[in-house]
Amino acid sequence: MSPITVSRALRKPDAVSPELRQRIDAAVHKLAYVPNLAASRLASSRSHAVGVIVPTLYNVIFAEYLLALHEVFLESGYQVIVVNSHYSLHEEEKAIRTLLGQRVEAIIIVGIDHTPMARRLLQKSRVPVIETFELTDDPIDINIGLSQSQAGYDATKFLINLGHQRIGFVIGNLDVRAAARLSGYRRAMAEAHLSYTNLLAHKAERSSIALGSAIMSDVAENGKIPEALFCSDDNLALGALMKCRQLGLQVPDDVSILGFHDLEFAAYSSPSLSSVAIYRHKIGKLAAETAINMISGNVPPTSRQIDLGYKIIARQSTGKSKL
Amino acid sequence: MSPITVSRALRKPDAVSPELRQRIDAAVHKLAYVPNLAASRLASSRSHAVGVIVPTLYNVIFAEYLLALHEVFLESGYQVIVVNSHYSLHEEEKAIRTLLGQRVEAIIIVGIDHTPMARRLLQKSRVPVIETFELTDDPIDINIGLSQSQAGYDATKFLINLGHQRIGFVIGNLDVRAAARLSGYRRAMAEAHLSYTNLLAHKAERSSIALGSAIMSDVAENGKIPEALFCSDDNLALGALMKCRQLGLQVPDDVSILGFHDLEFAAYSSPSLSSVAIYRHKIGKLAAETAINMISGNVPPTSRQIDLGYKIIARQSTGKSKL
DNA sequence: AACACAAATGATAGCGCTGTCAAATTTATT
DNA sequence: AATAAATTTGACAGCGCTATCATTTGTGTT
Repeated sequence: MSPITVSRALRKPDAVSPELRQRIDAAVHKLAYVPNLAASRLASSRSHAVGVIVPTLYNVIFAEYLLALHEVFLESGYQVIVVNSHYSLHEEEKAIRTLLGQRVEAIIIVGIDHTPMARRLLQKSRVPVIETFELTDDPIDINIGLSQSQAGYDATKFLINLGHQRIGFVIGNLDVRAAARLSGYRRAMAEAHLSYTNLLAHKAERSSIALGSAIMSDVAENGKIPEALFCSDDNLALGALMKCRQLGLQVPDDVSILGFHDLEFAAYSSPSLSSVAIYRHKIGKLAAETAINMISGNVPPTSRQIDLGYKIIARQSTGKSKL
Repeated sequence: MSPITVSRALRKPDAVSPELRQRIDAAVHKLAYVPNLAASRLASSRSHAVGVIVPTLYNVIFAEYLLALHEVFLESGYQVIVVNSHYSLHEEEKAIRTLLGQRVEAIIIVGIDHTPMARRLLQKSRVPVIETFELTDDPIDINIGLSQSQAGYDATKFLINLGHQRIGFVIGNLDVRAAARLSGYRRAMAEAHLSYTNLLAHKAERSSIALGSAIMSDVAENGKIPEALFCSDDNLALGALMKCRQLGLQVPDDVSILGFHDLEFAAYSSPSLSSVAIYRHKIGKLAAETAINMISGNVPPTSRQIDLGYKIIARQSTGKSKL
């Protein structure tokens, strides 16, 4: 039989007679033959692949986001190529080149900040681009996320409304989204005429439970403990929580602790951790669905910006001010 | 100028005169040109890519392992394609097909269990295969890891040597490596003539801090609390630890808790968590280096099996039996 | 000035598939 | 049985690069 028939049998088995298909399957199995995807992609000018850029694989929120993306894309027959930018715009640009080089059919990217060249590459490439986890008024194509700054603002207001005045902010390495939450915190504090000088606890390392614990140590050493701590994510919050116990500080009586992201363990920690839930699974799902729609040439969503919001979840680690 | 000169300028800039190179760079920049990798791979029959298969992206140990792999491979100019098998041998086989289809130049895979077809595909493909995180006497090519069963055995002996007799084992979903640790636990208990019936606390869900907490709840409800708990990983251990506090149980006085993997937070939890360290970064680094060596056609390592061992780290969460 | 030699550039063919359309075969219709 | 229609198979060209080898240009030597 001819090579083209084999090609057909492998791609659309229905178009080939059962007898031939069987013989081909047997041969493929016997030879452990695996088609060369590069040739297929070149000939068909379809990669059946999409690219996803995340800043890190350490953070569970991106693991859950990736899971949602995988679910939708694999279902529709796309391969998902994940590239890690290590929170660096320069690496992100490299990742974009790699993905475009593979002629991915869509790019899903965390964040809205890119190098000017990265933006140009994406725009010139004509592949659908979905920017996620933040909001921007000037998306490349489509933007699905939430206002990190507004979330930071509302979370801080939540603590202020509990009667707290000395509210600290705990933050690890320079993540733009955490920085946006910090700016929301500053805005809320300023509006309430509360000072936040000397209330920023910062250590430029990758955020983790261990780092939260270490930062809490510093906070305790450096004098008066704030009444409340807004941690830029749940790992820091849990670390701080555990260090508090170790230091003999009661949560929330001595200090209220608020996290961010509402990771799975927040509800199960002791005391349970108040946090801000974001809809990372929904972001991933919607991003993938939107991308597939755009690849298929359907009209893009009516709005180029989709705000999925967030929700403050009050649990045991935050309480009314005792002052 | 001719296309071939452009191709050369992009691949080996030194072989082209500075003047031409500059003109080419300018044009590439202006057009936002990105070479088609599929064509390049097809023509050169080199993919400059390696494939990595991990069972999950949720677990930090694989994040750290991936980091090590990336460090070495990117340094040497390889693209790393990561595929997630979701702890399923069937998905692993699919992942192998995908990677071989891309003509990756090496495959690094977590685990030693594969479907018969997966094994055949790997063997027939002639690409170097590194199986990691476990030990086997019959590797496909090279095997770099540790004996999970022996680690489980030694960890259990460690608890026995502290004087404990009722030692429970906490385990989440069916991960073959956790199961191997369980078998080591069983062997150690049997050897010490200790019964372990009703001492297995199991819940078939993805291991997490939340799950550890939930399992500890069950343990507490179901009657007598064991003197010691060997948790099949640190997330379960931390969850159990937090639940103990919530239940008013003192660690380690009322119950000793031992984790596995020595995640970053183990040293910082309160009380700090005893655990078994494994050298995941080293495994990744060595796997990548070995793969690069084999791609280059150098002789493979003298031994096909490399045992990197493990180390029991005693911290505050385990103590001598009070009985 | 003639030559050898090195460095820079170009022409050609082909990597392994698939899109397109044509040919052969089977099935249905009169 | 003859024709039309549907189904199945095949021939051909080309996707966008690069390996190989040939050619041109530049440099140094006698």
